[in-house]
Amino acid sequence: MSTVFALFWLARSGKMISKHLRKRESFQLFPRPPFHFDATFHKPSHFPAPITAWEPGFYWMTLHLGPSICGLRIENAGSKRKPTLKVSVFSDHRILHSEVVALKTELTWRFDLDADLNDFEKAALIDARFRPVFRRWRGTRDSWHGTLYELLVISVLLQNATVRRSVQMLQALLDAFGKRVQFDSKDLCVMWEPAHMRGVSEGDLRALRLGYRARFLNRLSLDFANGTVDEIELRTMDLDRARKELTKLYGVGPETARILLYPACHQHERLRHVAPWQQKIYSRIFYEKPLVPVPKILSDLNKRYGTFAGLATHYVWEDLFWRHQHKSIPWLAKEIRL
DNA sequence: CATCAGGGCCCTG
DNA sequence: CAGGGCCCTGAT
Repeated sequence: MSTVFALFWLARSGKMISKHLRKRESFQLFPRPPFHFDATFHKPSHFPAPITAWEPGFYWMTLHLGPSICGLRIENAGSKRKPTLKVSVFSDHRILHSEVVALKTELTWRFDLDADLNDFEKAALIDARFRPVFRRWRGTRDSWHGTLYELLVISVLLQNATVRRSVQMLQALLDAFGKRVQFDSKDLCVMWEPAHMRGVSEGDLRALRLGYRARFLNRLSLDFANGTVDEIELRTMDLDRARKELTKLYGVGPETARILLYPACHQHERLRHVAPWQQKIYSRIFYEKPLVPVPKILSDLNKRYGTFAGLATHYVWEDLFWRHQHKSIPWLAKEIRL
């Protein structure tokens, strides 16, 4: 392999610049029990992005902390009675006390550590059929490690594409606009911030083979950079209001709004929308039939689980993917179509 | 080789 | 409010 080609390849795969971060700080967080560490941090149904890493009892992620970037290692350091997270902060500079406070608040929000699951437990445990599932994953939160913008990027890449293509598009974007960091023996990417996309045209994005999503990403990034979207304010809205606000965004329809909503608001709610591929999977797991009409699925699940329907289906859904990850489920493999 | 659909959404009539 | 068109890819 020629050097020039090697360099080109390294640059293409984003391996060129990798910043090393040192451990600077650590603190603890105390999730409200019950708490399930692994299922809260690791979502088997999500496609793997080189931004986070997981092993049983450990989770690594990168994020922007003010103007700088940092890496986190989160360890399961508690007991059933007193769930505890030990968080280590890796950075290229000293971490201020105010930054620790901000991190605590943000992590508590993103992973919904204060969630009160009592009413959900009551509803879930009288469900004879899925009780084992709810029991197995007891204490799991529906969560997303990143910002609203970051999830929006992912969901736009998912639109009308197979997972493989979504992965390719994300990799191309990370190579072009992300950064690489090494910390705690992990080598991960940090996503770009919306403002970094100011000088990037729709054509530039098309060159990365985003197709028509290039326009969405371009406009969405500008909206976020210009403060058109206020993530913090969205968190305080009720779900209907938040859904309405999100759907106003260019490129955000019912399905993308659904993906964003829980991380945006962390309120438990009924199901409102089932996408075609979810319809197939729900039909299989809840009815053992190939295709049940969406209105029936919605009314049945909402009747059964009430305002916790969103969370209940999350448990059943991730349980399915978890089992699939350990022992391939052929019909599911076919639906996912990597 | 051509055709098609895929974890949607926008725009038009 | 239904339906065509959109970028690209891998499957058929």
